[in-house]
Amino acid sequence: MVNVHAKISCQLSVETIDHLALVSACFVSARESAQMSKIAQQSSTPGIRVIHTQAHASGLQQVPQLVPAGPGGGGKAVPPSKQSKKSSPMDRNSDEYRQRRERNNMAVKKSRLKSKQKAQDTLQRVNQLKEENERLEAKIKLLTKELSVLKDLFLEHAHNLADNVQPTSTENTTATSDSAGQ
Amino acid sequence: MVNVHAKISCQLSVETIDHLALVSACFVSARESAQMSKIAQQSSTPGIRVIHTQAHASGLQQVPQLVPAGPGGGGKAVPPSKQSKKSSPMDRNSDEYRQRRERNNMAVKKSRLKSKQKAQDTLQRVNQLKEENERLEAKIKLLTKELSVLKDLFLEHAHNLADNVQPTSTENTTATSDSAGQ
DNA sequence: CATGATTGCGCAATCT
DNA sequence: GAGATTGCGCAATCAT
Repeated sequence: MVNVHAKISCQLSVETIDHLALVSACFVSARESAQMSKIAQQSSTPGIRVIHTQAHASGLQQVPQLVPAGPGGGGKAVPPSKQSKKSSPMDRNSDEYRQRRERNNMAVKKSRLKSKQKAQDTLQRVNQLKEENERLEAKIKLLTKELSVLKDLFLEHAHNLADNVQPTSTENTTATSDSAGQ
Repeated sequence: MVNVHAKISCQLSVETIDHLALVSACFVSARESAQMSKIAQQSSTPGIRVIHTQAHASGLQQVPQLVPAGPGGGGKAVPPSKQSKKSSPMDRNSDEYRQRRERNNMAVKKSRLKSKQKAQDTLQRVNQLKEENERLEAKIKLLTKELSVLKDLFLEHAHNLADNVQPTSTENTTATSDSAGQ
C-alpha cells in the first residue's frame, strides 16, 4: 500500500494534493491531536493550514511527507516493504532534527550558490570562446588572403618563367605588389 | 473517519504515516482551533523566519503565518506582518488560493524546466564553440603550413630566377635571405 | 551508520 | 492581474 501512496504522490498533479491534504488531516487528528501545537492562522482567515516554524521550545511543527518517487522518472517501484526505515520518526521538534535541517539548509544554499557560479562561468566561457573564435576566424581570413596573394605571385612567376625564359625586366614589377591588402 | 484512519495507517508504512500525521496535524489544528505556537527562532537570525513548509510530493503543506491575530498577542517582531495587505488574507483553504498556488506551481515548474534547458543549451554551445575552435585552429595550422611552403617555393624560384638571369653571383647571395619563417 | 552535496518540489514575494 | 522568476526551506537521495 505504501506503494500506492508513493505512486500517487509522484503523479501528483495538482488536484491530488488537495485531496491528500484533507485525508491526512483526518488522520492526524485522529492520531494525536493532542500533541501539536499549532499555529493559528490569521485572525480573519478561516484558514486551515498551518505552519510550522520551528521551534524547539514550544511547538511542534509538522511537516508532510509523502514519499516521492525518484526524480528522473523512474520511479521506484516501491520498495518491497521497507517501512522500517527508521523506527524513530524524528520529531521535528527535536534539536537533533532542527540541527540537521539547518545544516542541510546551509548545504543547500552553498550548493545552489556553487551551481549558480558554475552557470555563470559557463556563460563566460561561451563569450570567451566566441571571442577566440572571432580571432581565429580573422586570422584565417588573413592567412587566406596572404596565401592567395602568394599563389598569384607564384603563378605569375611561373608564367613568366615559362613564357620567357629570359625576362629582361618585366617581372620585377609584379614582385612589388604583395602583402598589402587589408 | 476514524475507521478509515486506522485502516489506512495499518497499511501504510510507518514513516509515511508519520508524515501524514504531521501534515495533517497541521491542517487539523488549523482547522479546528488552532493555536499556535511559536516562533522561536534561533539565535543568530533574528529574522523570524517563518517558514512554510510544504508538503512534498503530495502537496500539502502548511504554511506559516504569523499573524498577530490576536488581540493581545501579538507583538512579535515579525516583519512587517501586514495582514492588511489585502483585505482578504487569502485563506489557504479557499479555492481561489489553491487554484493560484497550483497555477504558480506549474509556472515554477515550467520556469525551472526552461532554466535547466537553457543551461544545458549553454553547455552545448560551449562544446560547439570548442569544436569550432579546434576546427579553426586546424585550419590555421594548415594555412600556415601551406603558406610557408608556398613562400619557400617562391623564394626558391626567385632564387633560380635571380641565378639564371644573372649568373654573375656576387650580388645574388644577399637577396635570398629574407622572409621565410613565419 | 552519519554527513555533506544534490535535486525536485511547494510556498511566497517580486518582477514583468 | 496573470504568468515568470527567484530565494528559501523541506525531504529524498546520492556520494563519501
